[in-house]
Amino acid sequence: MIENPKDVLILHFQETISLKENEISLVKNHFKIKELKKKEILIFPGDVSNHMQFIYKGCLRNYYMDQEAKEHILQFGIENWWVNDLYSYLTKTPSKQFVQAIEKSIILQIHRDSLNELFDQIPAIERFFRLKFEKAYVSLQDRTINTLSKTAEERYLEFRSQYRDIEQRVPQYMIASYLGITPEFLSAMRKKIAK
Amino acid sequence: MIENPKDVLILHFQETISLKENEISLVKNHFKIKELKKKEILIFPGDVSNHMQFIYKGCLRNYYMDQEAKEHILQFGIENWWVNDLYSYLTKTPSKQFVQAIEKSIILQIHRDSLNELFDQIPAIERFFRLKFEKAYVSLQDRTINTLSKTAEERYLEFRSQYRDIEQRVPQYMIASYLGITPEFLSAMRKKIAK
DNA sequence: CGCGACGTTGATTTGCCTCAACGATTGTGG
DNA sequence: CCACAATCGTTGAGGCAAATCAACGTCGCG
Repeated sequence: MIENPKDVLILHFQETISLKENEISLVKNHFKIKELKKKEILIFPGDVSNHMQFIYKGCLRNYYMDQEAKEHILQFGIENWWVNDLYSYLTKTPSKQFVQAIEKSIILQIHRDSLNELFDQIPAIERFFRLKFEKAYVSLQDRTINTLSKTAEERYLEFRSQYRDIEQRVPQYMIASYLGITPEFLSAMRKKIAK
Repeated sequence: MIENPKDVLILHFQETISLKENEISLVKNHFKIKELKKKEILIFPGDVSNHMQFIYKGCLRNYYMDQEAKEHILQFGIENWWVNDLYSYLTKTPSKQFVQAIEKSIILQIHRDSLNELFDQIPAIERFFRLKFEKAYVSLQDRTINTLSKTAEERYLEFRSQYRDIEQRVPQYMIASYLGITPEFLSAMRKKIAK
């Protein structure tokens, strides 16, 4: 039996909430499949994010470019994660960030209007997304605390133990960017850690 | 005419939403006034935050204490701000933070259950808090980006221009804590900036 | 008055950056 | 299928930003 993106999505929902048969087909009908080439950009600064997106296959990143044109990665996403500029999506204001595919990827998208319809029809879906939002908030808060109170080495070791799967598939300089350090320094750190 | 805390709260709501007469008295009835002594702690780590709180008078801080017992201030709050550990409040899980009065303060509190009742009765109130949550999210995101991409001096100057009122009433070492630097370094920076 | 809380100063150390150069892969067009 | 260009990681020298530590001055307050 061939694995279907929308079935994976349903399984993902069902890890948190339960859905009846008719609700499952309702959900499936609201999502559209979209393919992204490697390096393809899904959201540009200035765009308003109007979709929530679930990663079926691939790897994406959300990053911000500062005045000196330096990139700062805010989040990675891989299979079964949601990626977005949540702030732009929630407030319908132009994003200041990029969302880009690091690898060839397949995502499932749902438009805001369509999602709001789903919320009316299936309260559990609303609950699911409320929980996602809360999780996004706390992980952002954890990052802020970590960045303020820990050394780069501590942050790296933590990242590594928490996201080994991500570490293994994205270039090292992107991990450096996520940690807020230079690739050179990350390289030196790794050498030291390896003893 | 003497200024009444609850009238101030109503005016605060009405900067964003509009309320009818009967709604105003409904809102007023749901909030309780609470006084805090200087240095009094409102939320301890381990507590679940069950109230939203509006600052009528005074100044509070929300901080986190790391393994080395160093404090890291996440947010300040003064008149007309809301303070909380939002994550604990939203998820009903134990907080990892402190919320403490820096000065003698007067706050208006509403319990989660009471607020949910209000949401049912007055949709505009729900909208008001949704906007607050979004703003909390984006300001957290801005902080993360700033901490990763700017020097301490840039962050200090930004803080100063954005929150001059706060800078003037909290001890300098707390501003250093907020910025993620030592009091000594902040002192040296200030000397340099003053030329 | 005396003490604790706060800010300042200077010397020293450390964490991390910048820049420049150089392999090692990977990808791509001819 | 090769040749060449990108892309990526590493190394090392030198420099700056910020921490640490210790000492001291000042002020408000019980």
